Parts: sequence; C-alpha cells; structure tokens
Amino acid sequence: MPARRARGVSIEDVARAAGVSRQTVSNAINAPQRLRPETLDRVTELIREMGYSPDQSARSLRSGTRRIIAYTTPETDPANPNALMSGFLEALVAASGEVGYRILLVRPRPGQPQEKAIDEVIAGGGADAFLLSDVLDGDTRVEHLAAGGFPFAVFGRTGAGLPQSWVDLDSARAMADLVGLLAGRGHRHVGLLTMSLDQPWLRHRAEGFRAGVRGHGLTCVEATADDPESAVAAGRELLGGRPAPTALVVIDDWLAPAAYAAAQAEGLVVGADLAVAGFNDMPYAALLQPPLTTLRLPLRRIADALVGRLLTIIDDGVTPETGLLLPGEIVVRASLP
Amino acid sequence: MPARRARGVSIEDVARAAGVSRQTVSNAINAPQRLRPETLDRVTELIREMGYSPDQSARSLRSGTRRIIAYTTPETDPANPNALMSGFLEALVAASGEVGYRILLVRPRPGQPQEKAIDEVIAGGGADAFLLSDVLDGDTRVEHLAAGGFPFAVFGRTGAGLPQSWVDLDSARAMADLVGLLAGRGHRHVGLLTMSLDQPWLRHRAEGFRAGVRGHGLTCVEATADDPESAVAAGRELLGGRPAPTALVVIDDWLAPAAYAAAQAEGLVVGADLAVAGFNDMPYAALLQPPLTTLRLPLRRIADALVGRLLTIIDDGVTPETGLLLPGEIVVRASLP
DNA sequence: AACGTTCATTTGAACGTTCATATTGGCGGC
DNA sequence: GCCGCCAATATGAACGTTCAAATGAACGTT
Repeated sequence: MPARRARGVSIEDVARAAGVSRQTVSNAINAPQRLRPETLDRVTELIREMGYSPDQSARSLRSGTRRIIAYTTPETDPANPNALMSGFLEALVAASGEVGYRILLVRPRPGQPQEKAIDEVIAGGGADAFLLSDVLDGDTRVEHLAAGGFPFAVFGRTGAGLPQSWVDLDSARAMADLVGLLAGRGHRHVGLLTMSLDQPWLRHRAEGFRAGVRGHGLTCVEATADDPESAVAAGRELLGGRPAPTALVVIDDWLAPAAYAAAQAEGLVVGADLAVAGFNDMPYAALLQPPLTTLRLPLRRIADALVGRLLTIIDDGVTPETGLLLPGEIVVRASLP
Repeated sequence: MPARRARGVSIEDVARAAGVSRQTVSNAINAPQRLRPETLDRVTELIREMGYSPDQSARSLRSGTRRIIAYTTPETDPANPNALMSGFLEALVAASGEVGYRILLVRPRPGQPQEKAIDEVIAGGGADAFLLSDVLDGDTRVEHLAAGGFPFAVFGRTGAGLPQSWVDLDSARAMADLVGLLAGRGHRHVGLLTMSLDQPWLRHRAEGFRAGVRGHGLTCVEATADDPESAVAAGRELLGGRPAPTALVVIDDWLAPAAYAAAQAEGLVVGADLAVAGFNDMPYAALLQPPLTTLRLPLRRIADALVGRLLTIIDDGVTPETGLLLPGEIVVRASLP
C-alpha cells in the first residue's frame, strides 16, 4: 500500500487567492517580464506566503524537461572507493545547483548492464542529460548515449568520431609541469613509480612525465606496482639504482605512502634526501609526514565547465566541437622542498 | 528556449499494439498478479520489444510517489571532504537501487538555508523521503522534517522527543572493543589522541574509549589536536609521558599519519614498540606503512537498514520506535601486532 | 435455470502544470 | 469616432499515467 504524498498548494489555489488565472501565476514564475509589475508583486507575495512551489512532476510531464542531471556513478571497488568521486560529486552538486539542476545518481541493479539502466532513465524521462566519469577503455556508455542522441557530457575524454562533449584535466601538461618543477629545483635524474596503465588518465600522466623529462633534458627510471607491498619493493628498486634518482614522482597519491616507506627503508629522509611528488591531492596527501607535494585537480572548474556544456546541449541543441582541457594546480608541500 | 525532450513510446502505444487497454499494460507493470498469465506474457513481451518504460513524471503526478530518496549532502569543507561520504553514498545508492529507489542529491543554493532547500523539494514533490547524515548539534533539519511530518531517516542519531528513525554505528561499543583488543594483547597503559569533541560521534567514541579502559582495568592518557601539526606535538607529548603508553588509539584515521610521525620522532617503531589503532577505515588506512588497524563501519548494512526504515515509513506510515545501533568491525593490520 | 461471486479487463476521470490560442482593455492614428 | 495594434491576462487542451468504478465473462451454488 504505497501511501500517497499529501498534496499541497497548487497553482490553482494561488490563482484563486490572487484573483488571477493559472497562467498568470505560471508566468510569475517562468516569465516574470510578461506581467505588469504590480500584478507580479501581488502574485509573488502570495506565492511566498502560501508556500507554493510548482509540482515537479506536473511541470516535467507538460514541459518535457526535468531540471535533473543523471550521474552514473562509476562502479567502485568497495575496498578502494574512488576517492576523487567524493570531491567531484561535491563540486558537481554545487555547480548544477547554481543553475537550478539537481543530480540524480544512477546505478545498474545487480546483474543489469549499464546501458539498460541508462535507457530506463531516458525512456522514463528521469533526467534531461547524463554525466559520465571514469570512462574506461572498453566502456560503451558513450557510444550508447551518442547513438541515442541523448544529451551527455563526460568528465574524461571521448574517442574520435564521437561527440566531443568532454572536459578533462590536462594530465600530460600537469605531469610535465611537475617534472619542470623538479628540474627547476636542480634534480637531474628522477624516478616514476607507476601502476599498470590500463586507465586512459594514467597513460596521459605517464606520457606527460616522459615528455617533461625529455623537454627538460633529464633522465628517468620507471617501475610499476599495483598493490602496496609490491609498490614498496618497486620504490626501493628505483631508489637503489645507480645513479639514484633524487626525486620520485608517484603517478597517484595512493602510492605515496609506499614511496615514503621505500625511502625510509633505503635510509633516505623524504623532503631532505629525496623529493616526492604525487598526483590528485587526495585528502590524506596533506596529512602525510612530511605533507605531500601533489597535483590538485580543479574539480569545481571542471564541474562548472561540464554543466555549462550540458546546458548548451539541452537548451540550444548544440554539441561542442572540441573537448576542453583544464590546467591542474601544483600544491607544493614539504615532501618536495 | 528550453528544448523539449522527445517523447517516446507511451502506455497507449503498447496497449494498441497488444490489443488491450491502457490499464492492462499498467497492471502488467504494477500488479502482474491481476493479469491472466497469457495476457501478461504477451504484454510484457511487447513492453520489452517496444522499449517501453513508464514516464516517471506522469506516474508521479498521478500516484503522488516518485521512488526517489533525497539525500542532503552535508556541507563539506572543500579542503577536507568528508571521506566517508563517498563510501556511504556508494552503499546508499546500491541499497536503494535494489528496492527501486534512486538517490537525488539536494543542497541549498549559496545563501539559502538548509530548510528552505528541503521545503522546496517537499513542496515540489521532488522526493518521497529524506535521508540525512552528519547531523551536528545545532542542526535543525531533523526538527524541521519531523514538524512537517515528512518521511525521513538519519544516519546518526536523533534527540529525545523526535522520531527515532535512525541507524548508527555503535561507536561506543566499537571503541570499547578496540580497547579490549589492546587489553587482550597485553597493553596496560594506553593513549587516546583525539580532537575537539564537537561532533556527537566523536563524543560516543571518546566515551567508549574511557568505558573500555575502565572495564578492562587499564589506565589511559588523552590529548587533543585539531590540525596535523599540533597532532604530531600532542602525540609526542602522550608518548613522552611516564609511564609511556604502549598503545595509541586515534579517534579518527586522519590522525594516524600524525601518530606515526610522533612515534618516529620519539624513536618508536609502529607495530613493534608501539601499537596504533584508528577509526573509520579510510581508504588510506590500508596504505600506510605499517598498515593501520582500524574500525570499519558496516556502511552497506547501515544503508540497508536506513532504506528499510524509510520504506516502512513511506509504505506503512509507521515510524520506528527506537533507533538501531549496528556493530563495527575491527580490521587488524600490522600497526597493532 | 436463475443468481450471486470472483476474476480479468475496460472506461472515464483526475493529477498540476505549461502550451497554444483567445480575449480583453487601453491607446494612438487618422 | 472608428480602426488597428500591442500588452496583459484568460481559457481550453494536452502531457502520460494511475485511480476508482464499471463491465463482462466464467463458474459454482441452490
């Protein structure tokens, strides 16, 4: 017995109270410039007084828009939740809220394919647009949405031949800048502690690292690890090589504690004997001892740009011709003196 | 010019194709037991084939329910995003998805009070229920929702005289258990590194710690710090006292790196000379060197219980008489050998 | 054989809004 | 004084669904 929500004041109630028609009340909200100032005042005052708020369902049913953006949460390994998600979602909610849109979280039910969940939302009119993030290599969500002609944008990048409705960090440049910072501090031989490059953004970072090394005339060594223990071992291997790197860049902040441990095991003091830099500015980066120099993503600006693009698509039907790369911000802390 | 969403297949289309009435198609979805099996088969097959999905707006408008739960995201300090939020939201989306509900993120616009944002959602019929978390002492959201008689539940606790529609970790017991673990490993004098107890859950943890210390006949010392640097100082103060504690509990994982640094500064090896335990099982707890023993919240079970309670309120109009405390899980890692 | 019961399905109305179009009133031009 | 025009507001219809009540068919009972 699904209890029905108590119905509140309707547009009709306000109209009667104000002695005007429904449409006039509707206009007071949606097209105030059409009303005579005194009428507008009277109506808006009554709207406020009576606590009227247009019924979203009725509005959507008639107008065909919902003012809702669906965000398909990336499927996260429960053991290692996507730590960026929290910050990005935060920024996304703020950015969309400012233009009157809300965020609906969409997730396939267990066993249901992603695309099915997307189709359900689209067919049911659950949202005006989709926002995707964490698009991996085999991910067909983008193709699917593009084929359906439904408005969407991507935090990340889309392949050639697909709508270029994406915004991303310029990871390569950010990483090259990080290497530039190292070069500026006198480092000539640097190490990169990386993980398997099965995610696009990791590849961009690695490429940026190598480009930075070449561009600044440095030399480098690399090692790969996909779990904390082997990361410590890989770090020690890098640091024990000859010549030994004087700076270590980890491709993601989560590798930083392992890098610190490797340094300690090799008798090196991070921030003095060895410079360490990370990537992502996870919340714990500032908590480590010494605090970690890392690259912060401009999450709020990314969210703003994504929402802006979505509005362009929704309102004007125009899909951006090119993606947008935004610069990161290097946060210098004691690990890289 | 807000572009209108293209309308898709409607219930009418399916009804015509199947040679039945609208209502029969509706029943196929909402009350399958009312249909003759063969009719049901024919209709569901056509529904699948034509890709029909009921329009959420129309459904909500008529039925007064939305199958949406509004989650008011706690206002987060951008510098230190609520790291739990990511995991909890993850669990919440999964839990609600399994019973056919989606999560709508609600956040006041800049300058708008929380309650105004809530009222807007309620009046506009944007959700069937509210879920709150991170309810701080001065927070009036609970009172507001209770006064309005709108379905809600709280991850956390509600005060006396308010609906007891909450689910929370039994923080006190969890912390006492953690102390019990220390006692079992032979520790007799333990330290607590805490922060200002301005949040209810921190008070519960501190009380649990003291109760555990009393209950196991231990002695303890405490110190308070609210930022990383003073946390290191506070940690050294604790460790430098005489008699020196052989185990250090930090009231939140974010203090753990500071505790590790303090130990190192005092010449102690964490996991050998000193045991350290944290609380929350933040993603980085497992990454620290040595990995941190900590208390993991049963986020999925909390989310399940919360969603269950919401459904009871929504469907049956029955508000639970008492809150629900769930046990945590101690994750033993190398920091507490 | 007439009659109530139950089951399966249909029908008309209603949910609250916005769209498209119609109506009203006032004002200037000639 | 009449006409046309524009601004301001009003009216009827429509969006797609579910509710409440009505219809019809099948069946067992007496």
